[in-house]
Amino acid sequence: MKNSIFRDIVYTITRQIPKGKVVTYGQVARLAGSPNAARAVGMIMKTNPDAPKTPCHRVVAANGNLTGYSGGNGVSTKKDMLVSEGVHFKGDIVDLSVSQWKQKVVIL
DNA sequence: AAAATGACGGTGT
DNA sequence: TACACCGCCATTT
Repeated sequence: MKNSIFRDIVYTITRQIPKGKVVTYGQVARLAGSPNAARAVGMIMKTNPDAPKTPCHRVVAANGNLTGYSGGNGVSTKKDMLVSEGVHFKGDIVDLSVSQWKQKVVIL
C-alpha cells in the first residue's frame, strides 16, 4: 500500500464527520480537492484500513441513498448505525436536507 | 506500464 | 419517477 496523499485526505475528512451528520462521496471528493473523484472516494472507503477509526458509514450517495458498505447486513446495518447516531431518514434514504454535514474546504 | 475495477454523479430517455 | 448511458478519478491487479 502506498501512502497516497488523496487517501490520507479522504480518511482525514471522513474522520472529521461529526456524529449525527453525513456527507456525500462527491462532497468528500470536493473537500479532498477533486470534485469529480466521488468514485475514487468510494473505493478508498472500501479499502479503508482504518475501519473503526474512519466512520465510512457516514458517507452516503449524493441523493442520500445508502450504497456499498461491507459489514453486518450491508446497507441495513449502515442505516441502523446512522439512525442510532441521530441521522434523519426518509424511508431508506438519508434526509440530506437535515443531516448533511456542511463543511468548508480547508486548504492545508 | 497498461488495463480493469468500483461503496459515484450527472444527464438523457 | 424509473431506468440507462457516459464521464470522472484514484486504486488495484
